[in-house]
Amino acid sequence: MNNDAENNPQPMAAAKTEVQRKTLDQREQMNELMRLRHSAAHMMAAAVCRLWPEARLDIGPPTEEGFYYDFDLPHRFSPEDFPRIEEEMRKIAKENQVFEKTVRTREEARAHFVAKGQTYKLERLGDIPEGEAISFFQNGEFIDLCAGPHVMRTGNVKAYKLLSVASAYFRGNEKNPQLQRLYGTAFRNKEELENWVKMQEEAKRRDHRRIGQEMGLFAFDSEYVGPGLALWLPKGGVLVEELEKLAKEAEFQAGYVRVRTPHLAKEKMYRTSGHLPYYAESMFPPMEMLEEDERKRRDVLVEKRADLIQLADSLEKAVSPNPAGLTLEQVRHDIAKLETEISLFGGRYYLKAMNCPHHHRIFAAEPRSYRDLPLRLAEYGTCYRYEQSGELFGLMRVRALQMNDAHIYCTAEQFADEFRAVNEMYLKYFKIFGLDKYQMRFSTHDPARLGQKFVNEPELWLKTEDMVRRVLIESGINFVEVPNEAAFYGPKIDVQVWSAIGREFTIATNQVDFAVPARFGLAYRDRDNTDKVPLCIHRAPLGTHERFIGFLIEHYAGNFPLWLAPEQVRVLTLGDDEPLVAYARGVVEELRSHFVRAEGDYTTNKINGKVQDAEKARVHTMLVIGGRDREAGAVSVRVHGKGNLGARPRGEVIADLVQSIRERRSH
RNA sequence: GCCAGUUUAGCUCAGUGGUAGAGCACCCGAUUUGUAAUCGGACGGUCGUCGGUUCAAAUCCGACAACUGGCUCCA
Repeated sequence: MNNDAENNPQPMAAAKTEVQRKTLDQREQMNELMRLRHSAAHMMAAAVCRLWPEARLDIGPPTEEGFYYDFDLPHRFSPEDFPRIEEEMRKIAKENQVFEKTVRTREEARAHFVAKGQTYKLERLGDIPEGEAISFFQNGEFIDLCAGPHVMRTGNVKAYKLLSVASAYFRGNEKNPQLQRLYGTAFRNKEELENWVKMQEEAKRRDHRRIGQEMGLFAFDSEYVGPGLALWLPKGGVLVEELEKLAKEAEFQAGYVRVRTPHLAKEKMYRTSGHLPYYAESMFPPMEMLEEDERKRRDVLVEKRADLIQLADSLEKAVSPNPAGLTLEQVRHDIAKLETEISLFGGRYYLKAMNCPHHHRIFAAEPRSYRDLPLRLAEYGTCYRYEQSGELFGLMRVRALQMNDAHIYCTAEQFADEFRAVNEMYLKYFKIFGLDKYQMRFSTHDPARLGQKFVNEPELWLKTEDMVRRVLIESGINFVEVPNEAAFYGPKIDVQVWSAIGREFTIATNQVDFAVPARFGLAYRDRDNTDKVPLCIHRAPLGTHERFIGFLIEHYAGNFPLWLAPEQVRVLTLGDDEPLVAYARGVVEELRSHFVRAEGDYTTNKINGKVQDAEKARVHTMLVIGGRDREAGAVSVRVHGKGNLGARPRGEVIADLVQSIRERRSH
């Protein structure tokens, strides 16, 4: 698994503009709520301009959740400003201003913004293609470049609320200045707004960080272990183990073989794979094993290489005269020679950020025949990625992660079948977890630059993408195609899911790689007695333990199905009479003999209290045992969230529990 | 990494310059109970860390760290 970390701002910027234009087109069909929110954004901007006339404005669109507006001003917004701004908005609503549309010429618009010193607006003006109408909307004294549409009057905006202040780079580019973004939301009426606020609170209760804390699933110890390095507590460890068990069974049945690889590798590994130039920033810094003098000698070579790479760059662009009279080929040759010399030093190890290179070396460890293919190497590999501090987010973005990884080495003929089987595995998992809302993002090459930005195999790109597309359609999979977001070595499929609280996740990735195996010199001997390079499919249907479990926690709100529940059964006695406790212990032991995670609560506490404890701990099944049950050889079943289901024979209940676990039933 | 906010007991939170608090959890004792809180007691904090201002700092100022909301990036 891997990422395309290509550092090329140009196509990115173009892509962004594309997205923004799309939203402009969509404004034509903007529904009532969006119009309302868009108008609320204008009112908020108007309010801000009344309070801070020096504010420079960027844009303020509606969003799924509400709206925002970006400002540049010396005053730093804080939540303490919200009441003042809302008060001003209230006045604007009371004034019941009309939203009035006017069309201006480009020159008029430019003059308007120059006069007002609205530099961001001037840039936005430049985005509007020649020939397209330049429209303004005015309410009261506030006038804004805007395609609309709006509600009729400010008085129509009745229920709104400022939510947060954040920052955002102008045009989303980190090289641009940072603006202050005010987020708010608006609804048709107060009741809908209140409902939304309540739903936000519910979402907070489902947050995996909160439930993880409550249930004792995982912890972070930033002081001693480090930020972004999760500790799995015993109950969270159960989830990890259960997922691995599921993956191992599914992969065994699908013909995978399991391998194990170390957590680090020499620099040469990531130079060869091609990751280092793209990816070094998100890897932990290397461990130096060289002696001082060796290191110095190597650093000299490294410096020389850096100079040569720069020279090659300028030769390529032909921007500077060539002082030494060297050709590009000569320089490249020298770089390659230096690479070899540098790698001979060894002594520099990286924690692995991906498992593929290790698996490639396993492929290379033995001679391979076409009869060995497809070879499916699977491993729950642990990877380390030095994510920027601001990117860390609970279990969803961490620095140490365990991936449901596998690499399938196959021939071009086998590709479609293999790829189809991978998809089937995804669907199988979705069914087990009751995931009906998912979407696959099929990322393909940049149509304008086939074979330039990416690995230069135009025919292979088109052929593979076509195969992938065909299989996706045949399998009836819900997907969208996104050009220009492929990995550098092949097309990729990201699986997106939505948690119950509406948070979107890229939960898994699936990539086709027809480049890296060649870089490692991987080959198999074909029927015709020639060596051929295999294709490689990277796949990780269960993503990483961290993110997948983070998702599952929110998906189930911590109420896991029986097979996953950290504590599956708790036996509660009515009192601590000796014969009663002995019977209850017998039930726990019998359950454990079937590998059911069962605990007993034999204290003298009231049954209400014990039930409450178990419910709060989200124990899946509670078995209440009193004198009546013991005499009848029964247990009273209570299921978390479902209440008391009544007494049933002990053996029957245990058999049902075991069966539900074995089948991984989804409730 | 950038902008802003937050950091007080295991958890949730009060405490705006003058002797650190509550509820829950943990621990101890009593309670012998039929499906979401039985009663009582004890324990627990260098107020994120370091520095500064002050007679006096949880409280004001600064640096750093972590976390949160965003931006950028992403499994």
